Amino acid sequence: MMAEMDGEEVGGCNVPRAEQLAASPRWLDSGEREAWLSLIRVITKLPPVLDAQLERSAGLNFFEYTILAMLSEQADRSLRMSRLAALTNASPSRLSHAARHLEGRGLLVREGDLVDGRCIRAVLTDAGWQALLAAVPGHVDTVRELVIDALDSVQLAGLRTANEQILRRVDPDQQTRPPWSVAQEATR
Amino acid sequence: MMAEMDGEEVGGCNVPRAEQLAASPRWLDSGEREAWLSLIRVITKLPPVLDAQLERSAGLNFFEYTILAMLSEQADRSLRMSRLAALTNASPSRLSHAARHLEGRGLLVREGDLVDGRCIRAVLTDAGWQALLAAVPGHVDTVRELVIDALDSVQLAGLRTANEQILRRVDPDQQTRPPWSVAQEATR
DNA sequence: CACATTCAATTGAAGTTTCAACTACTAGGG
DNA sequence: CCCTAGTAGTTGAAACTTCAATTGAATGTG
Repeated sequence: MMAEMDGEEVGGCNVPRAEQLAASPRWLDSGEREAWLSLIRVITKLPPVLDAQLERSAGLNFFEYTILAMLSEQADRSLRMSRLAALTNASPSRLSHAARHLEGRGLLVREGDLVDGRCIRAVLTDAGWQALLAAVPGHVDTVRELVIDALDSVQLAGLRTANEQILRRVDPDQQTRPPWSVAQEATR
Repeated sequence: MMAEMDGEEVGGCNVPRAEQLAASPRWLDSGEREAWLSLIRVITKLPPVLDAQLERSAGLNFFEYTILAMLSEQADRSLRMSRLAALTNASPSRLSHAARHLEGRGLLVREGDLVDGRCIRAVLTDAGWQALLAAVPGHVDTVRELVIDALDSVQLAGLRTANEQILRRVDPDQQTRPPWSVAQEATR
């Protein structure tokens, strides 16, 4: 982007502080630009496809699916809302709205936590379990087809490494990723 | 768009057929899962950070910024709406709403195309140019800091390769790239 | 030339996400 | 105890995106 824009114009127009003049006007070279654009394109194009497949086949969007999947991995099929929000990369508010919706459909219930009165536990219902089971195969197929099987093992490892490096900058706090939450899949 | 759901209906999940049982229940091994989760995490966490930086420093979200940036790259600072939608990875509807908003702020204008009466050209105004110039340095800094500088050249190349492979599956049609897909459209 | 078809773009409504304000509970002193 | 600060979660409104329907123009066919 903005290939023909040169430093003087850019710096002069806004707030030409010394440090900016030194560092900011660096745009991206063509390789960097292609890498950046490919990332942006994946970010904008992949989620709608995942959503569409899940919506068609199971009446869930990707976020709702993820909520059910995270709950299903727990031994007691339940999680505190705040923990569930972290696991699904969602804001408390976003999760709260989605949980209300899912509860209305009978796929989960929310109940007070006995240990800490501030907390609320989301619990997967049998209907929620069944809905998830129905959704998993098609979703997994889609993920494999669009991502996993599109890459050889070296490329896949490279993707993971790069994304983890990016996340270290984007989301420095949540480096403490719940290792125990990455439990095995309980789909049967 | 993609070839999931091999059988007739998606209800195939509820009514497991032999072929599905053979292929679908394959979940992801731990390496695949980590790669997949890292991608999901980048997809959900990076855009809000880009939006927040642009919003704070320039009153634009990333999509609006991209619209202005794409227009700025054209010699006449203008593009047809449909082409602009393709370049920004947006639906016609989404672009139309955003363009109305940007036009209201005086950052672009829309005018009828003389060649094809169905088309409308979005044209960057001087104010839009200035707004973009003001936004670029901070945005570039952010992109570098979060992505480009987080990776060495090998990792960056790996990210690009992997994302391009994924896009080949997610978005098989739009293999054509911005500057040259004009020909594809014109020949129709 | 009329006709159906396709294409470009917009619109309003419905659905989703974000934002800021708010309730309820816990914990840590004094 | 009470007071303060901090945490968990919800809520309604605003902002944004999607969806389906619509308009108007170009194209192709008989």
